[in-house]
Amino acid sequence: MSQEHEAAGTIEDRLMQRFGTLTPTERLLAGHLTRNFPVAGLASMTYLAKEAGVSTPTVLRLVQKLGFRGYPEFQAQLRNEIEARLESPLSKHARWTDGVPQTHILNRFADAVLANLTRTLSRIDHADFDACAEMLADPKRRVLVTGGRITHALADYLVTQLGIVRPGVSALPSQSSAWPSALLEMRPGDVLIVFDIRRYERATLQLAEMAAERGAEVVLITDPWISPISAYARFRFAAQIEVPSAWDSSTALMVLIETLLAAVQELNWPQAQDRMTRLEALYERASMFRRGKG
Amino acid sequence: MSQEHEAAGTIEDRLMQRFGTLTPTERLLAGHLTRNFPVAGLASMTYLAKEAGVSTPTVLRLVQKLGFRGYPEFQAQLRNEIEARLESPLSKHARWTDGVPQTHILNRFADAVLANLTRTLSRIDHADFDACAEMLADPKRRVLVTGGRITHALADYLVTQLGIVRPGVSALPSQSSAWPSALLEMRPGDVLIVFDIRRYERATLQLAEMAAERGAEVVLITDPWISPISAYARFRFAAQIEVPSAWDSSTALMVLIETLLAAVQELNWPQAQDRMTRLEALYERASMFRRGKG
DNA sequence: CACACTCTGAAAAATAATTGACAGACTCGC
DNA sequence: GCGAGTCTGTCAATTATTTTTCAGAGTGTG
Repeated sequence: MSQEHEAAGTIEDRLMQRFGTLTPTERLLAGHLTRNFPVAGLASMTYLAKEAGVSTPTVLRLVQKLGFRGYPEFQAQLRNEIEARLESPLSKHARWTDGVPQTHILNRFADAVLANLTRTLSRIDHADFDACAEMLADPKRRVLVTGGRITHALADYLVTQLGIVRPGVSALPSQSSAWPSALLEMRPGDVLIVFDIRRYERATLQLAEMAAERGAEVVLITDPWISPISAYARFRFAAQIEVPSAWDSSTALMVLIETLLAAVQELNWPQAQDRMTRLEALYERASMFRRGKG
Repeated sequence: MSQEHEAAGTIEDRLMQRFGTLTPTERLLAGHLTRNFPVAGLASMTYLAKEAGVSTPTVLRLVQKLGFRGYPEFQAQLRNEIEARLESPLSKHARWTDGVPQTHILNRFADAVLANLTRTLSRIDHADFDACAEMLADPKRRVLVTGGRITHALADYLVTQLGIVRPGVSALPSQSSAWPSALLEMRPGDVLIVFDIRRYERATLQLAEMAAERGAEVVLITDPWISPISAYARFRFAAQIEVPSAWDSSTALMVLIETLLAAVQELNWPQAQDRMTRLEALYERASMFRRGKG
C-alpha cells in the first residue's frame, strides 16, 4: 500500500519523504534538523539557521516546502507533536511502533535487541577495548579476519570498513582447506580477528591455536558462553545474542565491530582521512555518481 | 560566574519550590505552566500570557523569579530539558561503561547507536512491515538481494539467514555486468531486496527500475534521506545511520533485517523449523565428513 | 481614612524575528 | 564557451516579541 501519506504526516515523516526533492543546502538543514530532532526546530529561525550553517531564507524555504505557511506555523505543529510524544506513556516503550500490541514481533524484537545492546556495551572492559583498538590501529601489523557460517558476513563487513581506515586488512579464505597457506604468511605481531559464536567450529579453533603459536595476536569476538578460542586470545569481547527467534541476533556483534572501528579511526585519524579521500577519489573516477553531498 | 542560577534544578522543580513565594496572579500562571508542561512554555510570551489569562509583564516577572535573565533564556533551558526527556530512557548515560569519561568513543558511539535504533524502530510503519513480511514469507516468490559497496555484507547476511528459513533466496552477482541475465530469470511476483544508502549508485537505481518493470516487487532498505529507488519500491524502510565517525553505521540496518527475518520466520514456522532441522543435519554430516567433533 | 506598600496590566520603547525582493554564483544543456 | 534556469545568501522592510516604564488598583495598618 501506501505512498499516499504525502500531504500530512509528522514533520519527521515529511522531512524524509521530501528529502529527495530538496536542494543541497536544504538537505544540509534537513540533516541537521533530523539529527537534532525535535529540539532544534524549537529555537528561532535565526538560531537554527546559524546552527545548521545556512541562511534564514533557506530555513523558510524548506519549511514552506514542508507545507507550512511560515516558520511560526511550523513551530506550532512541532509543539503539537512534542506534546503528543511526551504525553504517551513515556516511561517504557512508548517509542516503539504505536498501534501494535506489545506482543507484536516488532516490539518483542526491539526490546530484546535493546537489552542485548546495553548489556553488551556495559560489559566491555574499557582498558581491554582501548588496548585492542590501539593494536588494530598499528599499521605495521597486518590484520586477518575470519568468521563462521553465519558470522562471515560480519567478518566481511569488518574487512570492508577497517580496510578503508588502514592498510593490510584482508579476509581469510572461506574454505578452511586454504587456511594453512594463509597461516604460513602470517608474521609474529600480525592480528587474527575471529568471530565464533555458538556451534563453535572445530576448524576455527585449530586455526586460532595455530595462529597463536606462530606469534599472532588473536582477537576473539564471541557470545556470552565464550568460545574455547578464548584460551588463545589476547583480547576477547562477548556480545549478547539471544532474541525471540530460533536463531541468534548479530546486532550486538555489529555494534562491537563498529565501536572498535570508530576507536581505530579516531586513533589514527590523519592517515585514515588521507586514505578515505584517496579512496573516495578512486571510486569517483571508477563510476558515475549522483551529485550530492554526504 | 557571579550571580544568577543560584536555584538550579529543573524548571518544574523551581516552580514547585518557589510556588509559595509567588503572588496570586503569578500562581495562576505557574499553575497553567505546570498543567501544560512543558509545551506551554515553548510558545511566545505573548501567547503564553494570553493562555494563562495574565499579562506579559507577569510572565516576565515569574520567569525572573525562577532565576532567568529573560524569557529567551528561560526557553533555552526548557528546550534542554525537553531534549533530555525525549532521549530514550535507555540512553541514560549511567548505564554505559563506568570509569570512562563520557567523551570516550565507547560512550559517544553507544549513545548514537541507541538513539539510531530507537528512531529507526519507532519509525517503522507496522502495516507496511507486516505486509512486507508476509510477502517475503511466500515460498512461491523467489527472493533476490543486492547491496552496494558497504552494504553488500548486510545483503549477504540477509541471504544467509533468510535462506535458512525459506527456499529460493539468492544474492545478485556483485558485478553489475552480470545483472541483466539475472533480471531475465526474474518472474513477475518475485522480490528484489535492495540496500541503498547515501552515495546512491546509479547502477542500482537502474536495476531496481528494470526489475520493477518486469513485475518484480522491490523492497528498499535505505537511510533517512531515502534513495531515489523509492519510486519503484513497493516497500521502503529507512534506518538511521549517523554516528560520531567518518562513515555510516549499519547497526540500524542490521536490526531492520533481523526484525524482518523474525517476522518471516514466525509467519511460516512449521516449514522454517523443518528446513532448519534438515539443514542442521546436513551441516552435522558435513563436519563429520571433514573429521568430526564431539 | 489616609498612608505605605505591593501587585498588576496598559502602553511605549527596544530588540529580535520573519519574510520578500534581488543579484551573484552555480549548474546544466547545447 | 554561452545562455537559461536554478540555487542561495545579503539586505531591507515588515512584523512580532521582549522588556521597561508607569499609573492605578488593591490591601492592610495605625
